Amino acid sequence: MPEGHTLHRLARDQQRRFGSTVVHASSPQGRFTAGAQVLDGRTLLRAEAYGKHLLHHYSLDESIGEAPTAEPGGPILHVHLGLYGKFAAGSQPAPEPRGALRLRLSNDEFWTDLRGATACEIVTPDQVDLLIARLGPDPLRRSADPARAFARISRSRVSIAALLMDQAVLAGVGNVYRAELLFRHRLDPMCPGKSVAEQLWLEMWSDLVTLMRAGVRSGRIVTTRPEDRPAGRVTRERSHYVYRRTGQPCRVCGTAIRTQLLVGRNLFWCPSCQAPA
DNA sequence: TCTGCATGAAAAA
DNA sequence: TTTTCCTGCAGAG
Repeated sequence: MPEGHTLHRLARDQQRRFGSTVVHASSPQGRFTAGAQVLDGRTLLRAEAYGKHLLHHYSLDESIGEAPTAEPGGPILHVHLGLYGKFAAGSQPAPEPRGALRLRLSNDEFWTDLRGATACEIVTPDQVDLLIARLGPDPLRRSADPARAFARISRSRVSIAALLMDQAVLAGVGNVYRAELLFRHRLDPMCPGKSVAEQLWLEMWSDLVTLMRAGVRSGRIVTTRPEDRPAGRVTRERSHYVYRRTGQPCRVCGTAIRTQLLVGRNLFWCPSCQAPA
């Protein structure tokens, strides 16, 4: 599920497998041929994630006359998975390319395939700056400032449920973390941002940092506390309080979980635990 | 095996 | 507001 934790996990894995190595790039599908040609033969200097965006910083290629500058100004690959995008990965030898394979990256040891992404493009450092400037703080980045998000939230009449999904307010949170975070703090999804107290917001942020870091480690979103879920294996269903549990009893109070379309996305909540103030 | 739904965001209309 | 990207999963049968 590509919420922020997925992208940070991918960045970490790709850094491990391809960082500081010369990378071969191709676009068997043909939709990214020109971009792949730009990257082919360069060294991956750094892979990082910002919210749901993945960035690869590549080396300058002096063999074609690119001169080192004060800035580390090699080409940058920008990927946004969107709803369907997916990376597959493995050790060499790589499988025969099949289907709509937008981008394949490989080195002597590993390969990784990108399909279905919303964005897969070469960008400049200036474009990266613009991208980051339009994103709110990302709980998975150390330098992130929760006050920057609160400045937006505390001024807004928009519902907290909508604000949490707005990448300009907060980067990396998607529909699952949104629903689960609201439940964990017993917050009415429809309450306006300006009614959220600063102390509560800071607690929510801190919780998000913990939950999302665990998500990076495990590769999945688990928000239920052990005491609130049935014993045994933590299946996907058991890992959430409200997400995709419409009509089922709340794990805390037993009330039927409700769902409603909000800004084009399904919102899940417990009308009792998260009753309006 | 088939069908519907799903994590997101940008472009098109 | 609708369409696009076009994958993978779960549940039904």
